[in-house]
Amino acid sequence: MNELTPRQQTILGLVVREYVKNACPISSRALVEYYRLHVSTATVRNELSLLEELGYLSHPHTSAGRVPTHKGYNHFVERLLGEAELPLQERRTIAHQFHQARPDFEQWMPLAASVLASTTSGAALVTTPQATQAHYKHLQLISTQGRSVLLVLVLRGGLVKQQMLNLIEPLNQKSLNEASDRLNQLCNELTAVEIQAHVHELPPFETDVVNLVLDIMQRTDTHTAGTVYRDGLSEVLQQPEFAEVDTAQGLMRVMEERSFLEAVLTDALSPETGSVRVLIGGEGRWDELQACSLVLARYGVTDFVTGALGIIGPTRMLYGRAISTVRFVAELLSDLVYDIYAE
Amino acid sequence: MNELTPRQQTILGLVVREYVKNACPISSRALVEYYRLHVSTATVRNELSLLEELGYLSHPHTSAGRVPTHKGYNHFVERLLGEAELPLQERRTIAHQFHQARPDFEQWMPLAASVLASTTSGAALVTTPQATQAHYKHLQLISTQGRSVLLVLVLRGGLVKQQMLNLIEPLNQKSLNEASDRLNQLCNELTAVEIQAHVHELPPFETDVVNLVLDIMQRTDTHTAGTVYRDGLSEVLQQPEFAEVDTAQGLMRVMEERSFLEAVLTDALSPETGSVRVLIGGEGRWDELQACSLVLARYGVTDFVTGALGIIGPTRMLYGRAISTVRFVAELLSDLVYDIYAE
DNA sequence: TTTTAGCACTCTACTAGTGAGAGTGCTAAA
DNA sequence: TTTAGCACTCTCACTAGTAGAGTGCTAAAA
Repeated sequence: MNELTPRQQTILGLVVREYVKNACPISSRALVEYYRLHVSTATVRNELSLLEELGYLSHPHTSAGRVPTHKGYNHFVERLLGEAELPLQERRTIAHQFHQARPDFEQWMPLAASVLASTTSGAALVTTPQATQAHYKHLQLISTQGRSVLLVLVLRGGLVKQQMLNLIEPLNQKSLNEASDRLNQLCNELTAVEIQAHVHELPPFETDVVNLVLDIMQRTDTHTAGTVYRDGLSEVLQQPEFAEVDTAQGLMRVMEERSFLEAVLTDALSPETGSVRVLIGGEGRWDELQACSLVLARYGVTDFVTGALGIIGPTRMLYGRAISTVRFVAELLSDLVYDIYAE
Repeated sequence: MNELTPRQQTILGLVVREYVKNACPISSRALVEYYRLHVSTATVRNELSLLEELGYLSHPHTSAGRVPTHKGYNHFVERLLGEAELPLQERRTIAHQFHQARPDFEQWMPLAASVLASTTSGAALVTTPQATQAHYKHLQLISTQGRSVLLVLVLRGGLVKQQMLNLIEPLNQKSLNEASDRLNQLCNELTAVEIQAHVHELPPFETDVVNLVLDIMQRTDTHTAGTVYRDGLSEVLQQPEFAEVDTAQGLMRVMEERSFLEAVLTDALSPETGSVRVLIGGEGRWDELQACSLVLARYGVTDFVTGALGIIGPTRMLYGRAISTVRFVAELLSDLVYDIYAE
């Protein structure tokens, strides 16, 4: 695989930037005129056809200008795009919004989605942070009526899970409190596996409860994404590439089909927080995403509680801005997670 | 306003049904041929142009067949559509799915959305049930680290709210438990207003906590919709009327913009549960919904805990099926709410 | 060897025109 | 009140023709 000459790099970069701006194929003349290259259109044409041969550009038809291919975008993102940060002013505004909000995730999640969507004009996705390994923190059994009991389980990291259970015979709140207290003493800060070891020590009723608790904890361990917050879908669908409904399909599936999103997230994102991952045109693995790019990051505290966030838009996307925004919001949320959950 | 003759009613009904089926304008000949009306096409034409004059039908252009107007759909839904129920077989399947699921709302909500979407081929919306008036049920303060405390508040109806708070000086879990216990005794089953009356009796720390609790409860009282579960958006966008992206805008806004959905819900739905409301073409109040119809219902226990659910699709919608599905699912959820929350 | 000017060639997008077909609206008779 | 008949209108699909944009190639210049 030959390296591109500096001039080819420049031209490829210009084609990508120009195409991202205007959504229409770029001619050799446009490049020379707008960017004052000190060569003729013919020279540029030669370079363009070379770049096309190498697979970085393509041609909608014989007499049209050039359009970047997925490979072209990829090269652009990996090699030509500097590591710019979001302007200070915007970072301040965003941070301010987060500090204004009440300090809890039900406020932060939709805010993060809305910030991502409006800053990048993409569709935003944010998943709630999930404990990588659930640790028991506190249990409360609350009698609601007759034999119905509400079980509220708090996990380390402040994640609250609830579930109804029906008793065979009624118990009053006092006995429920006692049972809760005993279990809280026994299980404090333990993981599901560690609790398992203690189960045999317990009287029947508490065994039942603990089994339910273990069930919930195991479900939490295996379940990657919690609630998914979305924003900006309607704006992004206005982009010209989604005028054809078929093209919008992939976008819609990621945004709507939970299982599809999870597949993409687990496949694309490493468990470490911090780095931003760019996925262009589905990378050959997801045909539905041909026309889309995703910019994703994991946030939170690695190996402890993490969530994912990112945006999705047309491949013709302002990658620089998208990447810096996603990185910034991920870092911001990581800090917030850390402040609240660290031990 | 004159009544329509029985024959006009029949013809209007046929036009609606036929148009819903095929999405293309209906000619006089088609009506006579497919439905064996014992009159000539000319007679049908006369009736059609009369129905058009009265505003029930319209004409895309001179030499095209007829298409129902919003008024036409409205008349159809209110006068011509029988009160059919969903077939027993389908009702069974749906009920079965609900009874299979774990008995809690985090399972039921997405299930309801998915059932609504797949049965009606519309886009489904389901909001979590919200207590009309929040009643205190149980409080738990859980120390997480240093001066950070997680407050978990359970309301009547099993709604769990959580919030972080920072203490001025650290307290250990034991003191937190004692405070929780005292407050639980004092506030059990009370509303925000009733609790307010007791605030002066409390020591400073507990006053702070109670104020936070009151804050949460009041927020719950005023906040109409909780989480909104969605499903089927991508399928419904495949319908021919949404090929034009502009047309899809209204649909997208209802599905995505929380505030817009809430506006529509509060405006269209009375607080009573049970009845199904059909909203065709935005009823002149929402221009964005020109091309859409909504079928909505409130579920739960009136004046106690209620949520809303419904579907949205093109005006060209199988109203009979949509209405019976929405009604059935609303009743099903109401029963489930009742079983769990009733006192 | 690289760059450039010049020009033929290709393809799209737009416009106009045409004819078939669908469906109506009207009129006058049943 | 219903119907047959027919003129009229409008869409849709097809064909042609044209202007313009942009390339690809060739041969000369640097």
